[in-house]
Amino acid sequence: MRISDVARHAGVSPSTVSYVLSGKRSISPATRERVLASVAALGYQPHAGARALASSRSNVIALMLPLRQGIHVPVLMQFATSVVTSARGHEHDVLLLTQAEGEDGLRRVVDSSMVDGVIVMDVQMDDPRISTLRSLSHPSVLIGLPADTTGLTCVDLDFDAAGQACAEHLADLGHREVALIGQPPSVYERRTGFAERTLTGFERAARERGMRSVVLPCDAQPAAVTATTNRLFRENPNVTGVVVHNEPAVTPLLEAAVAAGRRVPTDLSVVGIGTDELVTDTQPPLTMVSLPAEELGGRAVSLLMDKLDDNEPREVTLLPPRLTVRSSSAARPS
Amino acid sequence: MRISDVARHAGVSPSTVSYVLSGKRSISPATRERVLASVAALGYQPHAGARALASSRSNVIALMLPLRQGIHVPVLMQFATSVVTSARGHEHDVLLLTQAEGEDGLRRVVDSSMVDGVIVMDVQMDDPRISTLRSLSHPSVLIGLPADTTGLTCVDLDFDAAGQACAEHLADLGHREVALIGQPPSVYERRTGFAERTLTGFERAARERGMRSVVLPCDAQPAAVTATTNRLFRENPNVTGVVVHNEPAVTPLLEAAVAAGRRVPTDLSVVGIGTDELVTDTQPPLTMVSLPAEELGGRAVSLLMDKLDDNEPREVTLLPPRLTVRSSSAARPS
DNA sequence: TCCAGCAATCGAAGCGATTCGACTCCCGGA
DNA sequence: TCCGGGAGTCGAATCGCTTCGATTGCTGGA
Repeated sequence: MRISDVARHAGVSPSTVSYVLSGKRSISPATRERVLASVAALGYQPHAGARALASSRSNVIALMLPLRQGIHVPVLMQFATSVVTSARGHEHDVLLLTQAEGEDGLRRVVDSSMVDGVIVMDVQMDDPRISTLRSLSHPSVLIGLPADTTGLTCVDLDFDAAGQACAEHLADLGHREVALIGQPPSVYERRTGFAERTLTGFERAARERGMRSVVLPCDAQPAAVTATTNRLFRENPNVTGVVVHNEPAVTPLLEAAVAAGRRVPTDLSVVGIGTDELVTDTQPPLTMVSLPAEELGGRAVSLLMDKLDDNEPREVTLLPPRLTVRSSSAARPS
Repeated sequence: MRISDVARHAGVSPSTVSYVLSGKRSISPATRERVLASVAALGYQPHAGARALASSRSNVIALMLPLRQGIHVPVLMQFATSVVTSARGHEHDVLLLTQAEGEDGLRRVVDSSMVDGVIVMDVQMDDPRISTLRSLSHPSVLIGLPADTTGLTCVDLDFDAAGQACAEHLADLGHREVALIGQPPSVYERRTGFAERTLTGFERAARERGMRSVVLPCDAQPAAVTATTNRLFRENPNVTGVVVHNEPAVTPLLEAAVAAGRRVPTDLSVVGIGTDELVTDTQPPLTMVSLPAEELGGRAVSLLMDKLDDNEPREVTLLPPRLTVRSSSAARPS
């Protein structure tokens, strides 16, 4: 089943079929209809390889997914499916790369013209892949924000502002001592952007609003969360507001608070940062900054498509955080 | 950077370079070395599209991932990464398709020769994609087991035997009334193979061993698990053994049991079915049948590669369940 | 000595699309 | 009437690789 079969069936030349399909030259309505009918009748699908060879466009993009510990998997999947769905909306498919493939993997798929561009996730402040991305012959978009964005295209939630918004919300409610329950220690150690920026924004806002603040990294296992929570209560008994930047920690933390005799929000205010799904799993419903994974994935794809169309978008796109007040935060107990 | 550049650099013809790279004809060691040195020196990567066009092999496989509710996402990711890693071990890349693409998506990527084969997950007993898979011009492998496997290649854990093993373990411990806490109701409603087969094996073994059994589907939210657990204790107070085939339910269930005054394993034995990671999140360590997601993904890829090499493997590969006894199960309280 | 047969290499013909001129009409203005 | 120019279509070149003979040069057995 080739393009020449379609052409014969429609009584035109192969190039005409090609132009009908690509719309790159004007075709008379009558011919267009006839060709499209033949395409449908024969169930013609252009050969992807031949197309890629002739047009030097594969209509595939690569998505490099992190597989490391400390990454909350459901959020990852939200990103991935959003990227795939958006890409399909732009006539592109998605090739899956793992972080383990690293820089060589990026270079391989790009240099072999297997993909038209690359989306990379889980960016560290000083990510080793960045110099590779800069030297690639095809465009790329980062979901996340490294320290130096020169010559890159990045999209992310403004985690600094998110940390700040959470702290200010607690300050507005009159809290004086607040804590950030963060990501697992390893995430900070490898200087992952979103974790570090949340922390920065949180601490800065706390300082500016005259609150004492403490930060506790926290592993994802319920037992670890319980231990961290109890330690917080023990070592910082006057903390009345907690920001949780760690999705799986929210529920165990709320339970540990109750177990420790602290009622939420009466005795303790809890503010989360994460996907909206969190809310449905939580009692009481969580005051939180939502992480718009779906929108971020879509934006990343759009930006990449812009670059494929030779539009050079701005280097950094930061989505402003939206904090939704629900029932887990309240005024400081007097 | 083309193959002819490499050829010139090495002082041979393009076809010789091709044969060096593919190993399909014998090449003298001296020439091979020289060519490989040129490839390395120039950083040559063959053009994927040209290669696919000429060889009618894309060296890409498609993986169709389910995105439905009721699927435990971390397990999904284990499958996905295992498939990607294994595929790379066979010189293949992985194109990501979502369930939403459905049969049209499968046909599109296959008919356009974008992929050499397909791996499909989350198979239902009577899956609409199956007839499409049978009619495809390229091979496919299912992770999961539909009702009719004629002409297909399937690999899965033997969930029937797993359900049976769990029931028998409880029977061996002297339990008389047992329960299965299962997947969300929607999973059974759409007749997903692994859920249904576990249930069948569990009930059959319970019957054969003279135990009374009850089955409760269960949603994944902690609150729903707690409610289900409490209902179980209320309506079936004599149940002393529980099989949990629902990963996120395990921890809330254990907590609910404690809250209801039942000590595990003294008063209540709990047996799980799921990935080994469960164990690390659990107190006490869980007696369980492990779901070898990694091995299943690897097997699926191997089977697909066999089919690409024109070896027709057996239709059904079921991995035997391995039940590991830990501290969550014990003899029935007397 | 001759030739069969193998190892090593080359040249050229595809693979199935895209795309760039070139060509043919046909229309409207001079 | 003639000509310029746009719309619509076609033919042929091209993309970069694989692969199928064909060729060459040896080696070893008859």
